[in-house]
Amino acid sequence: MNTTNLPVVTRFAPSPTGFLHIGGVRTALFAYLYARKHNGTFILRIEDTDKEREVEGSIAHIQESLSWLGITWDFGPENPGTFGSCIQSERLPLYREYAEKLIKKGLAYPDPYTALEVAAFKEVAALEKRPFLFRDHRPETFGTWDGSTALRLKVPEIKRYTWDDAVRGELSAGPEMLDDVILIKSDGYPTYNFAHIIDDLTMGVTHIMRADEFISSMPKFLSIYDALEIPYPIFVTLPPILRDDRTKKLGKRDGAKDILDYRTDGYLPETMMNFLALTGWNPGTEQELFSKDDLITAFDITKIQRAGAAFNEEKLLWMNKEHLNTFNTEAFASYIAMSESSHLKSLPNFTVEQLAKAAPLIRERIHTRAEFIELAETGEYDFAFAAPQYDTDLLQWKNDTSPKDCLPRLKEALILLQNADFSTPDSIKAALMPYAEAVGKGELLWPVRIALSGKKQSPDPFTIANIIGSGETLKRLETACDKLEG
RNA sequence: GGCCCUAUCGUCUAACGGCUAGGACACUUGGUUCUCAUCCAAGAAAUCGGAGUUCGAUUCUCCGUAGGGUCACCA
Repeated sequence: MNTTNLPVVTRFAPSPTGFLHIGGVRTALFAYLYARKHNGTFILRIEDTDKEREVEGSIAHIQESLSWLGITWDFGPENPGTFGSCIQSERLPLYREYAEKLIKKGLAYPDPYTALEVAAFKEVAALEKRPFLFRDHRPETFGTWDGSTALRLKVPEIKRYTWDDAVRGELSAGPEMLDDVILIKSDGYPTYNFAHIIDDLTMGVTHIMRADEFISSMPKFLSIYDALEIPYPIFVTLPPILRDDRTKKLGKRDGAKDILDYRTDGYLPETMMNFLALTGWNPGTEQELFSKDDLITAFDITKIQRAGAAFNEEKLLWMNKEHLNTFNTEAFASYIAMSESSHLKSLPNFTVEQLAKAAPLIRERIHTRAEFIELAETGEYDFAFAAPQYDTDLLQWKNDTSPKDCLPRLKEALILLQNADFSTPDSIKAALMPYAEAVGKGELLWPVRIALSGKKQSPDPFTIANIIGSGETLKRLETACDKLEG
């Protein structure tokens, strides 16, 4: 049996044990893209069968993360449709129903041992340096299961399993990976091994996307499919995401960040979706910048990579700038305005309007909002909002001149700008350039720029003048003249 | 340790068994520019090692090496 011709159904099935990191989001994204590409269905299912590890508020946090990225689901915790529920803890009778089927077939049995006894078996196995397999201790006759003990699978056939993976091709694993796994725990909750298979079956899931850490568990899963006599879905193994130094798989313990931390740092959801799509997949063309629609169109399972991908933060920065470049001035200004103003000591009372004017000089200098905050705190943008403080020595363009030499230049600039058109940087440039060319560009432009910015290194004077306006520009030039004369 | 997966510039990657191994990030140099940033152009930079199959191997096979994963009443 195969599921190739059925309408595509994919799912993302996180456990609510905390935040979502990039690995989890990437898995969600691939499942989402594939479903959308084929006009299929994408389900968000919560796998909360381990009450010990559950973290309060995780479900809402996960949903917020996906929503931020623009990943939408057709069925989920609050809209389960005909599934009844997309939360596993609310589907317990279903798992029990399938468990009963297996018991009837003689393919499931209650675990007759105490935890202590099993621990002892393991110890002996370790001492004898052989792998522990529960099936070596399988009782000869099965008792009746009253639900107070764990229910185990009786592996239908001990054999080497070979299966097809849409990314990796033919995979196989030996019988040493097969065991009488627990289906239902003694607390009444199913294990992941069992629950996900029942859910995928009853939800009609056609493609299972998951990271390659599950490859070694495949024989266990397949033996359950076989015991239930149900068809396999299509397995799509995603490559691991490695740490920046490539030494280890990226996990929560190794500094993998909450995806929402990237939002705080000023990464755009478009950037994250674009970048995550490219970690472990590429279209085989030279295109690197994608919108969501581009991705849905281009996404293709056969182009998913096999090798692990390191998460390259430098390239992520570059990509964020690229996406930021598609913003118009207003959009960029409100993006910047989302900075917490308490962090911006040097920019008191800035408004979106002011930021919108300053946007041209801000946007070319930053990759993220976090960088804006950093630069703003060091005073990088002060001149855009208030008259600068500076030493008059700074006004001199060359070492062999005196600061006072530039006084006539500033006075002339003052006259030229008196009635100049301040509507664009270019119109201001037009007013100054003929004179600048005549006396030497640096001779005029350097002191004018210093008068406006107070900084050795800054954006050009025309842009600054345009941002601060005619009145403020003339005022700063007068101040510079006063300083030199005084 | 057993089993499994993976291996191309520093990094992310492309290349039905067939051009000079392509692109991007980062880097270096040059250009534009009064300065910085931006922008533009150029440059340097890779097939893990060894066998085999083949007219021909980055690509297929085997061995080795390295990295990763997994061996739960976690998912």
